[in-house]
Amino acid sequence: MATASAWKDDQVAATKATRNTAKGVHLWLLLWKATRVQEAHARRSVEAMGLCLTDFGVLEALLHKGPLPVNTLGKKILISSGSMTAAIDRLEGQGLVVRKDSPVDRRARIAHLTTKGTDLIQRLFAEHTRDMERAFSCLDGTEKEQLATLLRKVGGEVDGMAPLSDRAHSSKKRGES
Amino acid sequence: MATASAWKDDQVAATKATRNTAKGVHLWLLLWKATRVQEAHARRSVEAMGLCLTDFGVLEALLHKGPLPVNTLGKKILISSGSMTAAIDRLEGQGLVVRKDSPVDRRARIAHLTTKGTDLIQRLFAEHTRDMERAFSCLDGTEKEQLATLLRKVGGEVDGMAPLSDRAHSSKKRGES
DNA sequence: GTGCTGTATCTTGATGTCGAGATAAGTGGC
DNA sequence: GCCACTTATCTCGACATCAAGATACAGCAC
Repeated sequence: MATASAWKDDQVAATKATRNTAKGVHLWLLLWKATRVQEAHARRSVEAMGLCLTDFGVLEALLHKGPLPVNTLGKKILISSGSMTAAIDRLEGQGLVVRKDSPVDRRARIAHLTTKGTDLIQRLFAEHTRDMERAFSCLDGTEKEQLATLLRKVGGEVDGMAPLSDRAHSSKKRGES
Repeated sequence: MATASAWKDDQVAATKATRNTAKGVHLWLLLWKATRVQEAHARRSVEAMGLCLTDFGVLEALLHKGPLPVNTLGKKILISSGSMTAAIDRLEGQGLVVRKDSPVDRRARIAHLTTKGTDLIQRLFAEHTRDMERAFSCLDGTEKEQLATLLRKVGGEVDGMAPLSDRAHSSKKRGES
């Protein structure tokens, strides 16, 4: 069956009672599993080049947005500052990025793609694009559109979101919830 | 501005050209970020009880499906056998589950919830249900339905899927119970 | 029974991430 | 200039995951 079996019983129960109590968790489960499945895919192609998924995310962000401070990068791909340092260390060690001092903020280090890094991520990204195209080929155009819209809602204001940690003093100021 | 900014340029380009080349990667990014956001939520409530997300998954599966062999459990929640051993070790150490020998297969160890474990997961699950309900409250009933359907497609035959590793010799042969 | 192949679990080593704390530098008030 | 507060990055310890190999048992053929 196509259903996530862990929930079969609940699903049946929910259907019968037309309750939506279990809907949220159910969606979460589906979201998680779908991601795991695709993640395994993505990881395979990326690890063959000696990168992890995070590294790929970093390179990709640099490719499409240009040089960025380490911290900004971390917020984009939703990982903590500690992990960012490690990630940039890895990439710098492989000669794919370099850290340069910011001209306007002496605390900040700006990550730049090297030529080698640009080459790699461009190839990898093209390949990844094809892979993902295949991965989502089970959906037609309309469905993809729908899914994108729904995920955007669920993901919330992703772009402005703080990473997993370092959110103790998120600039929420005061007016919230 | 709700868009995942890393892709803004591609998105614009894709819209203009009505190409679907970038659609797949875009969806993958959205999927990943939405999951990360929700995962951070889920993790918080679970870690407060001294569990990680995997442990929660194990307990939940046991709660809703009854005692299961370690291996079966691993396939349900999509983690490797090595991680499963570690997970069960953790849970057993906390007195939440116990391993018992299988009456039909002397290789297998069956994980059972203890009373303490049952109590904990029931409370935790109820709480988690509420959290997830809130997390997905931005969607109405129809949208949830749509999302569930789409995710099921993307996740593929999740239920029958092998975990990330240990997939080298998946016995696809023929006789699948 | 013997041998062969596949399965279930555990062991070990490498790696990536988080979280908290440390250091350095920007910001604004006095 | 001096002060407190915030921000950017890094350091370090704890921990979860994976991958590959080891061990024990199952199931079948001969």
